[in-house]
Amino acid sequence: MDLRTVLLGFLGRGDLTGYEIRHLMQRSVGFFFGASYGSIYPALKNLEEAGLVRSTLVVQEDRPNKKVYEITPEGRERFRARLAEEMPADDGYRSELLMHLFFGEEHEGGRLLEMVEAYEARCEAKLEELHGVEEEFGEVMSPYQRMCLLSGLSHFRSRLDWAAEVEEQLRVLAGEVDVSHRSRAGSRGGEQGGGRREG
Amino acid sequence: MDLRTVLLGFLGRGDLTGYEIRHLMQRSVGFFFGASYGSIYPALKNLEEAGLVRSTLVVQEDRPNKKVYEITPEGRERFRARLAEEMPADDGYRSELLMHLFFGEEHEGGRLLEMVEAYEARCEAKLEELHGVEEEFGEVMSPYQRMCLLSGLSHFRSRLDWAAEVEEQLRVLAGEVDVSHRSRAGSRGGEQGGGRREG
DNA sequence: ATATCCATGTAACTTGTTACATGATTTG
DNA sequence: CAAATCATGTAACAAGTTACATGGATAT
Repeated sequence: MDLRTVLLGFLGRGDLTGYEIRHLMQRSVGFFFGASYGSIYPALKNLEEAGLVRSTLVVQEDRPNKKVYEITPEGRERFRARLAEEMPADDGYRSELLMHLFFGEEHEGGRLLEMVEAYEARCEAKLEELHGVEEEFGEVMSPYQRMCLLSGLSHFRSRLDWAAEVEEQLRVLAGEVDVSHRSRAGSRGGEQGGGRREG
Repeated sequence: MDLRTVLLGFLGRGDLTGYEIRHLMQRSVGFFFGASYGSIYPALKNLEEAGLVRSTLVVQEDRPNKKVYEITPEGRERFRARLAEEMPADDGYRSELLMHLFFGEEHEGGRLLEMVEAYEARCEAKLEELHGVEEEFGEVMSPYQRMCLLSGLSHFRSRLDWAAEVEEQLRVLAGEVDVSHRSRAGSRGGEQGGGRREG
């Protein structure tokens, strides 16, 4: 689904300025659909040229003037048509952390651990953000919106679980840890274990 | 991490052609880092111009000639330097299914359900693919690669769980289901319930 | 004083995908 | 006989980000 369709969707629920749309989107769909001003403003312009939305300039005195956008009947129709004809593309997922992890051996010292810890912190922040949204809007959200929120919550919880597991494994690999309950062993990989070696 | 760095990483583990790289990537890191020929070939060219890789043309008779790429010492150094200086960007996630779900009310009939079912099928396919990788390469994978694989497995399992929950909720919303064990009630929202209401 | 909020918009740039061009060989 | 595998490469196109330009009002 392209941005223009999304904008029609939002305007279908109320008149908004580009500025407001961006904030709304950030809070509501931000974790699975990003959009910057640099894409929103041109998209609105394009929609207006196509007659799918209309704008009204609202002059303000103590702050910049704004353009309030409103969907037209043709816009509504187009939105519904798009929803009906389109099948959603596969989710896109991209992770640089995983790429780093994949090349784990090439990293020095505690670098990976550092990355994973930062990752966990960010996941936690996202989770809190979503909980904030839940508290603030939970009552007025549609069941569909609640399902979306649930998706975010479950996604980040799952990421967090995975990261915790990875963190532990990394510590073990680094030899920082007494695995279960045996006394602390030497950290270097191969040959700790008695003295005698073959050859 | 940009594609050129990734290519250096792969070539750091063995000589490969562009064609082979693409397949390798698809199977190993494909679910979190995609790359098409249209990006791989130019990137390799670019790396060669920068002296970070070298290529040898291998003439073949029954199939097209190929260019085998090899990393140079400068390439290795650059790769390590990049790993050391770079912090991984936030994961990127984008979902059109969620966008459709967000606008749930605007959809007709069983459309959403259809989408969610297709989604589940794709998640299952991905899971099987990853299990296939596990079986085929599990023994020879590094612990780091195993952590990546674990990420994919846990991710798609989590998506699948969520989708199952959503599917159920959609059925309830559509009034298809007797919630728990009360007799089938009217599907329209507000007022079914016995008679007496508070006020 | 400094930063953030409000508010719109453009231009340069990055990054990638898709489709095309080519073509023998093998597999179904 | 059709399709996939092997193999490289380019060009057109799509889509978006970042940074810049502008500038008063309010909050710290």
